Amino acid sequence: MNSLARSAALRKDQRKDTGAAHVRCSDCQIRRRAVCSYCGPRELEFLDAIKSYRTFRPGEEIVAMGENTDFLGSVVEGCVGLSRIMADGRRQMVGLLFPSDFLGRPMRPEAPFDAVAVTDVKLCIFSRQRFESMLRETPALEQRLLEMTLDELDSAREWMVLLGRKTAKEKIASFFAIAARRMAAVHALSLDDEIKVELPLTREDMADYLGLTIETVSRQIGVLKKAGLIEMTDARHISIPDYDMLLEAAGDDSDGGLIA
Amino acid sequence: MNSLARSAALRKDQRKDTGAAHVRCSDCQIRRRAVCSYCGPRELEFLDAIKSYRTFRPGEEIVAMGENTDFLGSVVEGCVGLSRIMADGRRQMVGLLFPSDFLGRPMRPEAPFDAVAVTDVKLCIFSRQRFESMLRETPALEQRLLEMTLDELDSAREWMVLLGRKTAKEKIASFFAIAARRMAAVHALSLDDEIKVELPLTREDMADYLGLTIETVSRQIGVLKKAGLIEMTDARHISIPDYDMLLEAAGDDSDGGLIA
DNA sequence: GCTGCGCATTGACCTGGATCAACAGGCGCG
DNA sequence: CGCGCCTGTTGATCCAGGTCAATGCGCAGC
Repeated sequence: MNSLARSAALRKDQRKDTGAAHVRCSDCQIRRRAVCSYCGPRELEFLDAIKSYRTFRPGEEIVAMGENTDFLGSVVEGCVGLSRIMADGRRQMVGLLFPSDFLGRPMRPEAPFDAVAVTDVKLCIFSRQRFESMLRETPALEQRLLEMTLDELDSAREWMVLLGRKTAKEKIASFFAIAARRMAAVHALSLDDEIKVELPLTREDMADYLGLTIETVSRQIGVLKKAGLIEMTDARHISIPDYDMLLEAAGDDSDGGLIA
Repeated sequence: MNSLARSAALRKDQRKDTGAAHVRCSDCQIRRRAVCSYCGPRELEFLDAIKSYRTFRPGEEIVAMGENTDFLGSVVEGCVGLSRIMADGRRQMVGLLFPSDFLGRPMRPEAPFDAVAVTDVKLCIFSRQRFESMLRETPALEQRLLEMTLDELDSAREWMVLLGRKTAKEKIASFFAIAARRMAAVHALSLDDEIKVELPLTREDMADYLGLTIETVSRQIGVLKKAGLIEMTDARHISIPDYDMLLEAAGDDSDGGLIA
């Protein structure tokens, strides 16, 4: 089911800001990867008691840059974009968060970037105050957060290479390669098989993520298509017949680390 | 004294890899800002016992991407560049480390990027194994590392905006504005006064940091000079008569966060 | 002193990607 | 059903910044 269909299917009462049925932490789908993944039963119980859920529609603002935020949390479902808009309207996305990724800036209430729901989003949130004091007392939580932050930093730096030095074609190929890797990881597929990827982003979001314009995104996708590196059923669904060839077009020498 | 003069003045016995007079942690110049800054006397004593120093000449490689590193540590003196080189030689710097900044990737031995000494560099290092086990047992250390990593992540994302969306002129102006801020912070100067900055980087390093070519760097510096936003005595020394005007040229709306 | 080398500047030209503009397909809505 | 809106594609043109090339200039070595 794609995000648009899902969004259309949502009924109002499912969208209210606070609410959505309470899921026990032990049953949570992001249990093994989120910031809470090192917590023991007792700690989980406590988190369970203080957590709540919020949902957002595509395009809805989750936090605005500079705003004082009183919550922190994890993405449970959907995709969140972090971005900054310059005074004259130029926009750059600086991060994409997927289920289990952590959202918010611990130890500093002012949000350093805008956070916007790209698809329908469900967050598991904690009051900033409670989470931060728990962080201080709970090594399992702090250790996991440190690990995740270090990974994010590596990803951000990989992305700097893309933004600073790659051509438009390489940027698109890199983006698809990462999407494929993520897709393969989530569904436990092999990268040697043909991989089908659903793109959660509009062309505009892609352009803002890659430091390009929508026209260039469109044209370079066309180039990759003609070269046989990708196939498309519609604008939001690609499939990748040969992952290694795509990686080569991405300018990464085979292994090419890239985003977590 | 500039870095070149310093480098020339160095005698061989001062450059040997391990050594340099042992400085007690309590007397260390980066004591208040480094990863160890939250440590108490007992913890500091332990760190003191397991630390050692290493020095590097400008251009010397500190760690190579992919290499397994057995140490972690802090920059005590000088400037370290983190970068990645693509297969065809394109290079992008993804970070610049200054005194008190942390160097190395905890919890993962393979270095994700090259680290190269930009100037003469002095590092305070610990064996990875000992530091990581101490990290697990010492909340003061882990908390500070988390804080520093979160700051680095914010900086990296700010830099992504620069790389993805700013013009060459804005990139140069941003770089100078950051250099000025750092200089003002280190020497406790006001940004309202005229600030003199020594650039530790060559034009090539600047180009690699900003995602430009050396020619464009040179030309855009010329443009800023003609516009009266900066003054230069020689290629490595600029002074900034009006910080706010420079910020405006950088495309940041007044406050414009940017690198730590 | 001269020579060679590494860094920086400057000029002439070219091109990848931005900009401006037209158009096409899907979808909700009256 | 036709209309308007949103997203995406495609074409024509422009220009910021890259490329190629020449020159300057400070400094180490002889």
